[in-house]
Amino acid sequence: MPELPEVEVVRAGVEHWVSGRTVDDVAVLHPRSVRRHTAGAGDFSLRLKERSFTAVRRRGKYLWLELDSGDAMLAHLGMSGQLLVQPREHAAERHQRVRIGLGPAERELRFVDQRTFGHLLIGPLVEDARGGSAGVPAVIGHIALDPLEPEFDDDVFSASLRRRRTGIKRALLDQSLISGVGNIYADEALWRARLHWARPTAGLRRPQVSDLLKHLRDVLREALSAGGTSFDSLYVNVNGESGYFERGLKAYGRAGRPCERCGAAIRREVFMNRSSYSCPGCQRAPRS
DNA sequence: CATTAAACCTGCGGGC
DNA sequence: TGCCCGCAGGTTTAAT
Repeated sequence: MPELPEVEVVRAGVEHWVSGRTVDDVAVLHPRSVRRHTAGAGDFSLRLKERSFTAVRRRGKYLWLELDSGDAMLAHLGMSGQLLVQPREHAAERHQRVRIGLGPAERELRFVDQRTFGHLLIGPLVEDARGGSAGVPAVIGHIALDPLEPEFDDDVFSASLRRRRTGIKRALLDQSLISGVGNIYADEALWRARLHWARPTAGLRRPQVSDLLKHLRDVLREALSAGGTSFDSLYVNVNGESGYFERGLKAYGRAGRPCERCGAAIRREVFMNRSSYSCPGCQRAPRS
């Protein structure tokens, strides 16, 4: 569900509530939510207990809470994950999976996840092989820099992109090439750049890649300013509030409605077992 | 190595 | 009313 803007909204909210707090209670209510913490739920809890949160960082769609132990709690929201900060006495959400008490405040951090594609794990921070100044969780070493990180290098990205023998949307969704982009913002950036999702990456010119990156950064920042995109109650910030960028979408979810640029009806096509929305008038399909 | 399809889950809305 | 189908913001794993 959540892509870079939504995860950044969550990160900022989590940072506000957990910084300087000490964990006084942990409850893992569903083992699947910590399945990637290979040492098990008991070890997960043990590594959090009595530890304090020192910072909250993000790369792409991953966020992590640094601990004073040198470890970090990594979180990925998957398709339906939420991190909520609630008063301890607040009723349990239907799909509550993990609960973390924040001492001495009378609040707790809750991981709620309907589809359980998301996960939490505790692991060590290591030097960032991709050039960032801060440490990153060892298990996300395969995740590329995201386009809003200052170290993201447009030239390196352009060269990597053109070495690929695939289509542009598949490449944008590949988190080892560029991170943070999902189905919504890939379609929105491609609409803005007037590129069809199947356009071969190998044939793109450097200026086209630059233009695409500009539009991608624009749409990500605009969505962030609007609090993210919420189609329903599945994406909310830590206070349970929806974002309102849905009104800013030009292609995603607009099948049959007129393109705001040329008036042609936006089309929906199934690609990679998911929907792709584009304008037949201004995003021409490649030959073959 | 690069690339792509399948699997992992729950819930909702539409058609019959 | 109930059942079946398709669909949903994603990633990992396995197969080609």
